[in-house]
Amino acid sequence: MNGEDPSPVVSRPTVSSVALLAGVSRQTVSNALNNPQRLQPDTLKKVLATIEETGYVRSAAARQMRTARSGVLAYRLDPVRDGIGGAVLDTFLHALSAEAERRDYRVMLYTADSDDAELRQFSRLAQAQAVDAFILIETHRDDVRYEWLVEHGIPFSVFGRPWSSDSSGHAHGSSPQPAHAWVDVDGASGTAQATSHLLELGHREIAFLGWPKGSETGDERRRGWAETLAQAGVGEDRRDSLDSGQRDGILEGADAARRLLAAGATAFVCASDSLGIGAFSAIQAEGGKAAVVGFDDTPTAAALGLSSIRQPIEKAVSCALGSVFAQLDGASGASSEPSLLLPQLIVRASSRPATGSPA
Amino acid sequence: MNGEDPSPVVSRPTVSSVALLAGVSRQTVSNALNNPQRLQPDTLKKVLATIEETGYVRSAAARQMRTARSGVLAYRLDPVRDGIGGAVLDTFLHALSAEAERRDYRVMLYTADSDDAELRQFSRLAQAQAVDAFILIETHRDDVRYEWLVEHGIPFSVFGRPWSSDSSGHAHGSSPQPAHAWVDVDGASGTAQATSHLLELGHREIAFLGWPKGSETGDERRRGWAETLAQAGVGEDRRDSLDSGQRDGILEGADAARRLLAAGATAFVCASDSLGIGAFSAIQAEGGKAAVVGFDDTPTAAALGLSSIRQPIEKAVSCALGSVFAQLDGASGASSEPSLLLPQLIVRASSRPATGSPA
DNA sequence: ATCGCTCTTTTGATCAATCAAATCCGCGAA
DNA sequence: TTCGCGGATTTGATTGATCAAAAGAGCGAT
Repeated sequence: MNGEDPSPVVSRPTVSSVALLAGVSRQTVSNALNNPQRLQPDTLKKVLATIEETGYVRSAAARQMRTARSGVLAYRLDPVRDGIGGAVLDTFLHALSAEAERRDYRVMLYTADSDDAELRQFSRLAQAQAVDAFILIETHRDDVRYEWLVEHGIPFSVFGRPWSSDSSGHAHGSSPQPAHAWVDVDGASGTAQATSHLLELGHREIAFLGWPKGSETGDERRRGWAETLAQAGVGEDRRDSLDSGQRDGILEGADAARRLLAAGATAFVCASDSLGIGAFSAIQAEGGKAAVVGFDDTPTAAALGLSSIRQPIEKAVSCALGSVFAQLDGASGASSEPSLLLPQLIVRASSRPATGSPA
Repeated sequence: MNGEDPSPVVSRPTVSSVALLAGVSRQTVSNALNNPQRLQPDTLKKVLATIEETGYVRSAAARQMRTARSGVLAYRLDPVRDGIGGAVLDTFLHALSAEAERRDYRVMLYTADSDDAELRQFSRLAQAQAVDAFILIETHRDDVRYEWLVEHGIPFSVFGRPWSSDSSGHAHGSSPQPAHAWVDVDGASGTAQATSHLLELGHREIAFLGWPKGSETGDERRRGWAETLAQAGVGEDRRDSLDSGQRDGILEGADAARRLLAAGATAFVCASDSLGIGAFSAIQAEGGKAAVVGFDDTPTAAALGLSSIRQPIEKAVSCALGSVFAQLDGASGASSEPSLLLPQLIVRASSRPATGSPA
């Protein structure tokens, strides 16, 4: 175990040192990695063998310097939020990192506590060519970030709709503001699926545990429920009495569920798994058999047997990256097709007849 | 708004272009940023002004190439775990990112689903000089990662104890295996603080809601509770009947709490906030006034008024980075003092006499 | 036998910064 | 007046990989 020779400061292998060993020129080594089809099979094999043997890995810096590509995407990491609610973003980040790796890219984090600070980060990171593109989330009204990035010609993609303050508003004289690239999940479709599912199970008194009105995401989820119920002939008055908007949280969900159960609700569509878990446990505690569907399909929901609506995070990530890479590869403009993905209802015990199923 | 001239492919400013503008040499520009004290105040001011004006930012790649430093730390991002439990790691990651930025460093993510895959990542990232050091978490018995990194001379620091399989075991003939750098939080101290606090409030029947035996972290937290109770004169039999070990989770915590309340418990020390929140809500539901202390001080606990034990994450991050930077700055060996940090009990409504406080 | 064509491989130059060593400059001492 | 000295500034060289263009090799057609 000690014969090789410990470590006489063996300098890292380089294209040149590998080339020397393989008896070819440096460019041939470079080609073996970047344009293998240019080499004769024999040569390629020989070079690759030498690379393997020396454990050579291209220097990120040198490569980056010549190609003006860092192979890095930037993502803003926000401070921790309420436990379960943040799980979706955790999932997103993990999927982003994994998918980026698959494409030989990496994700680098940055933080910022204000839009202004974030713009400064944009400029630092992009100017230093430390990152090639940004992945944005947590969109809000009048987001200044898109405009800045577009103006500076920095590729980016957004998870979340632009929620633009004005889609037809004061034309600025400038170009018709081409929509930037974004991906989002159609929350209304999710709650609509859940509501239909509960209707099919025979429920009529389907309540909605949502968040206080005013949040885009929350209101959209409420809309899916409301519209579906309306189509099923449930009037607005009835709906209003089945509509609860409280802070997100397990205990909040349990409280609201108890209240609505007393008011006659037999099923619940929820804006989050936190609320869903709360409702589910309240129902179980009372020995009732009302049905519940949560939102986001967190691991906890899966573990408890709570039906939930799964956002296609992997697909969202893949869309976002697709758009970013299209921008990087020069196909400017045409590539950025916004896409609204459909979530999927995962049915579990919490919304299945407890006793034998009706075939 | 349109007079300047749109963008005639203004190439990014470089040291040379800035130097030209400022009427100095490129090295002087470089010095202005890296060794300002070498320049005459006037020159410095002039150069900095030009830098400001041109918006010049050093190219990360070129810098990295010459200095053999990337200014990047690597951190493994794991798949999402159960909601609230993961909050500590979220906090850790955010703190890590923020603290790294403060020191002009960045955090880059990678993924790996096995130790083997992780070693491959180590070698890729380090060989390419894409990262300068690794920050490890989630230690486990017989972790092969430390050894690999030490052997390859790659700086790293660990959040979590080495939990070495043998601290006195078979000496390998090689050097006395100098402990690597690590930081961790003393979980036993946390539960001990909680238990003492509850004893002071007059409780005697203090139960422990922990995880199944076998996890290092969990067992350690149990130990703090058990030892403190033992010192207070609570016998082993009594303790055993107050010791509950179930899966982590809010509902699990509620169930266990109900069971132990029935058995006479008047207070709860918990291994996590999930368990704590569950217990707290079960107590409230029954109108009781048993006291509860959670663990990890998650935002949810704070919102609910649950007393909890806060891990000094910021300090842990700062220790870990301190160690890593010491390694990077050549001070090899002496720098890596392992440190065991003390958590802090945060007292909230859940463990305070409901009625008027005594003094 | 030579030219021209394609396919493979090699050489020269470059990316943007920093290190190392060489100049420059002013000033007091010989 | 000249030399020496120390601090400020500049020049030369280098880092590792890649692009662009040149050189070499093989082969059929003139």
